[in-house]
Amino acid sequence: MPMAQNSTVGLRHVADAARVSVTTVSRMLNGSLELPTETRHRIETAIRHLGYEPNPHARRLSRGRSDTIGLVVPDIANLFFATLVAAVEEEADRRGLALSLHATLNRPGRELAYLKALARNHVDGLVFVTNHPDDGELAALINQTGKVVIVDEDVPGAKAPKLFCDNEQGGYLAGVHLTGLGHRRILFVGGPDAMISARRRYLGLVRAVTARWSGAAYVQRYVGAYTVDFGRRAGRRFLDEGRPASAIFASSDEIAIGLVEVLRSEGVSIPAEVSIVGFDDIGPLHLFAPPLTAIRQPVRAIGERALALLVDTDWLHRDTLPTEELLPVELVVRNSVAPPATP
Amino acid sequence: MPMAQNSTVGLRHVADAARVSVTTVSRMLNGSLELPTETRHRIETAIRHLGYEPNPHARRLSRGRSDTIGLVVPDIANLFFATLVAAVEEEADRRGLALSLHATLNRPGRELAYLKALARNHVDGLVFVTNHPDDGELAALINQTGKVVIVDEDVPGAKAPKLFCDNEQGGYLAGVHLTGLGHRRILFVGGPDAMISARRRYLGLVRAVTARWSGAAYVQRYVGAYTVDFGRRAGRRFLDEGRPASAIFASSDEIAIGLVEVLRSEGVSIPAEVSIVGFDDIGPLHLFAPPLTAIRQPVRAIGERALALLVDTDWLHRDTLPTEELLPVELVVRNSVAPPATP
DNA sequence: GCGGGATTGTAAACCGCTTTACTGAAGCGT
DNA sequence: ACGCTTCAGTAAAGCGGTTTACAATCCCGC
Repeated sequence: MPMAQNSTVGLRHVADAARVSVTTVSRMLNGSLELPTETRHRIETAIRHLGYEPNPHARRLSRGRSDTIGLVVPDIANLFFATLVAAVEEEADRRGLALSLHATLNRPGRELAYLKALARNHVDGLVFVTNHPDDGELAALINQTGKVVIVDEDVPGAKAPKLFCDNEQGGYLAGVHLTGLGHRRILFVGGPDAMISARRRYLGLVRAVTARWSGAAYVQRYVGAYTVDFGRRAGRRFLDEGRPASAIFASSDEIAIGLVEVLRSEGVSIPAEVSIVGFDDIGPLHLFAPPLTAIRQPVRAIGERALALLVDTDWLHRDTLPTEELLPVELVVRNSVAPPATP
Repeated sequence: MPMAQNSTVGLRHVADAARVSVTTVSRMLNGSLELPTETRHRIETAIRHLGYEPNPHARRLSRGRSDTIGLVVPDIANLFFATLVAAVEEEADRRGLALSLHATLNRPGRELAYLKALARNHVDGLVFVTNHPDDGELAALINQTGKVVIVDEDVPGAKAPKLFCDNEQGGYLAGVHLTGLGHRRILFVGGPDAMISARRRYLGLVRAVTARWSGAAYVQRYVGAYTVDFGRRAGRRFLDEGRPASAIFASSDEIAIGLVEVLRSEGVSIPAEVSIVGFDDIGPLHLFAPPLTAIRQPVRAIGERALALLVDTDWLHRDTLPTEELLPVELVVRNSVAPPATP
């Protein structure tokens, strides 16, 4: 009767069956003991015979760690974060770690709650992705929590390894591309300065524009969130204000989608009347009308690296923590950018 | 000094500080004891003062459950599954449950491994999503595992609650739409008959076509996987075979994307030369060129319902388990369908 | 002023595994 | 034959809670 009753097949039963002590079995399983072939065989047989599976809860309690890492993201139903989650999960799995997933969905206090609940006890480490400015609470909590890697968006003041894409370079590449084609009036649609991604992308853009036109150009800015909805609002505002630019740099795919949606529905031709560059380049942008030119983030690489950072960092010496790592972006040229109608 | 040293603030310390026994604190926390205001206040103060957080591992071991549910999906970096994950996570969070996430990525044996490892001990239940036919192993394992809800794609023979969208109705709606516009030669691009989604969608399509044209019509079928790549291959085959249909029913967004990609790049006009209906309708299909008509799956509803099933099912009476539940689909009309050029 | 039911609280077993400290016995050199 | 080092294996103390089975106290009515 090789089938174990689901209820309780403990180390105990195995030990009895193999006529050794619990300790012996445990140590054999954990590699800290070499048994003579005969004994080990007896134990192995017993295990197979009883269908023994160690109880992870007991093991975790005993070992004081969970072989589980936590992942906090703003929203899973968003291809950018989903891809990030996928990459982290894969890498975690590769290392035999489980993944506890949590979405904050912009519910205020949620991030704090997860940090408290998770970080204190429950998981061996945390990959933390936020998407809005912090008033300092997050940073404080992270600092006294330990084993947190901050990804994609900064939490200023947090003393932890940080991993971003090269936002400034992304802005710069977009700027070079646009100005190279003759654009001088460019609209940046993105997040507020308090967010590192927004600030740096904008700075990169401005650097490129200034380098090309030194002063004789004009970069405007609509500040909001990385959402389709903000993209739509920006699109309408752009139209309402009489199209103050010949090109738009949308700081996320979402924004670009909203923007395109409105512009198309108002009959504005892209790129003939206005050029658009997106950021992220995760979805099937190449099938859009028109296919969207965008800065591509190395999302999978970010996810993988995040886990590596979490696992490989030497957390004992908090002072020597690596602070910030940037992963390269690239410009993917499609058909949403053309020279301006009136240069 | 209200800050607890990260190491060990146990129930013990709280009890000592409040000058009661460990039991009392525990019972108060778990609601099974009404304390006089004075005592309770003392305890609460101690907890706050020490910054006590219960150790989840100990609690889980003690209670014999984890307040965690497992979710196994084929691939997280896919908007369909990502949305499903998001919905499940949200619903789990709402009920105070954590989520342990695992992707199989078509690695064979992975599903089995997760079922074994997770289901036996580690989580309180499992939401299981597969995307390929089963040879019977999965079903067997699920049957002796308990507390598994099967979602989106069937595992034939598994005795568990099952939750799908109304695939047959989806095929039917697509068929009605297409035939209503005059199409008689229709190509179905989807999965093999062994998969319930493919079989039922195809059946629904055929039902609609037969009802309309009774015999004087022609439904062909390309069988493959739900991937962009298969969509591309199907597109090329369609062209190679001299366009054997005036309309294509693509059984997933992915397939539709691959299809559109190839057709567009070969200069085939959609919908003038060939009409396309997709399935799932998760991504920004409305921005495609042309905006894609598709059958929409209620993905979020599926995710939420899956968790509800898992939690609310009475698992003690395995015999009376609900077997199959269907959630309604709807047709979203955009611009990828037109009457055939040569009816 | 006493039996008896609440009310408040406690001691101790237990959850299942890990790990430290220790023992009995065998192997070995001399 | 003796001391010394492995080798093979064990008992028992945690890990940090939950929970059962009791005990002490108090408030009653009679």
